Amino acid sequence: MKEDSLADRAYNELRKKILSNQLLAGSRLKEDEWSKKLDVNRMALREALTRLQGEQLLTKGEKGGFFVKTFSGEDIRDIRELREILETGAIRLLIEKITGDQLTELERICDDFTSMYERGYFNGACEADVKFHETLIEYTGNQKLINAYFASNIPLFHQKLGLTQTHMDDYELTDAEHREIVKALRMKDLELAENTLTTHLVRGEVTTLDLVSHSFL
Amino acid sequence: MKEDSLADRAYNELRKKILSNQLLAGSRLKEDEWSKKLDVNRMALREALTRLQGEQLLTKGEKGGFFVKTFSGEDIRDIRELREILETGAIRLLIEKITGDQLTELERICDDFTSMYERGYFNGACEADVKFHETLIEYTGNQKLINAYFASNIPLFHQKLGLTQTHMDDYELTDAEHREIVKALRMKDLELAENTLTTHLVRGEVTTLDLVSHSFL
DNA sequence: ATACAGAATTTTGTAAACAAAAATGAAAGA
DNA sequence: TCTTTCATTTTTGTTTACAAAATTCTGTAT
Repeated sequence: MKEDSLADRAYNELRKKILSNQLLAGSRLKEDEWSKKLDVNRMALREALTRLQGEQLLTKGEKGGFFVKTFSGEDIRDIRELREILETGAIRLLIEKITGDQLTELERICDDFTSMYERGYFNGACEADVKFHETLIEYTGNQKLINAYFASNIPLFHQKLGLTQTHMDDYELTDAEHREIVKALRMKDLELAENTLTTHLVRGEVTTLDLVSHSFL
Repeated sequence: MKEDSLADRAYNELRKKILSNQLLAGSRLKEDEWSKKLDVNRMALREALTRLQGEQLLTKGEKGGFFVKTFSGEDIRDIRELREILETGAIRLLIEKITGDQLTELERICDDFTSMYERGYFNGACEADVKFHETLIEYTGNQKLINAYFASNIPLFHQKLGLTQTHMDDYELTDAEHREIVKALRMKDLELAENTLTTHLVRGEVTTLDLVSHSFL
């Protein structure tokens, strides 16, 4: 493992905390307080905060200071729309150039998903779900697209919310849809692949919004 | 005008320099040197560099230090693909919900483009070109999409290269295609709008790659 | 002339200190 | 009791200083 600078350490730890919802949305991150908590000097923390601001995870108050961004229902809709745009875009790129090996690998991820949710490892299944979508993006080989996808925090947002999903039928539908997408890619059926992905994501948004409206608002 | 912090000033100035190609790609940005050039202290500059690294405009060397990222031919192709994905995605969102006022505004931008290139204001026309595409994205109202578009540096990259385009027929084609897209949106003809945009962007990439292969490689 | 060792310099990473702005709270007056 | 004002404390923005790492330079031996 390569050793990071203090600023990198602070960045990674804070990022993890934000995305796993351990920090109250809207709360202020005081430099002195957090530099002590994370055991780095204030300048290193400042660099970390600046980076996180660039990634839209923090905002700067009018009169200075860094604040944790809040996620609204509108954000969830926006993220779903962006996901749909980026992932269907990925599918259009992939439909011609995806290789047999890559299709096999996607199927392997589907199998992982199946076996984990069957054995009750729901967090693991959720990870496999995230991985499926990330892998689609990565197989395009388009680094700018990959950046855009990860910079939008789609994967981690997905994961964060996934932890609260408990319905079995949801998992089974997810599984079936993933496999349908792979099958469509294998048959080079663009329309089927796009449509399946779209309904897959829309369904995800509905259950997510449902959860949000019950727990947060 | 609101006053920025020193770090913000340094960030904006450096960003502008990078995107207008005033900095040699691959060159190292020494903290002391640039803090003096931009007349800010080294810590403020450091924050600026960190932010630019987050935006993928700079990279960190193995043994420390910040370097200007290089743009390869592959990057240009990747950016064009991402543009196509984001902008056709925007059109799919817009086709239903775009308002009459917004369509009129898009036509006004087309008119600006026409009148400027007819009078020989090519930089102005180029700005109008950028604005047309940015406006399409903004009218979706999807803040995440807008972020992704601007974070990918598509607009400025476009502008940077646009300055070298001099062919009259290119401008006329661009103009015609912009107007065709607006017309298709007005008629809610999704397929026509998407296809026109796609050919529009592909044509742009061809001339860009042509320019790059002649001047940079 | 070239390659190498080690010194000298530069450059970055980290820490501490200072100043200015903002938030807090307490005392005085209505 | 409530409000206003002013002093105190906190917090951030900026500057400086120092130490560690990397780079460059130089002199020497082959």
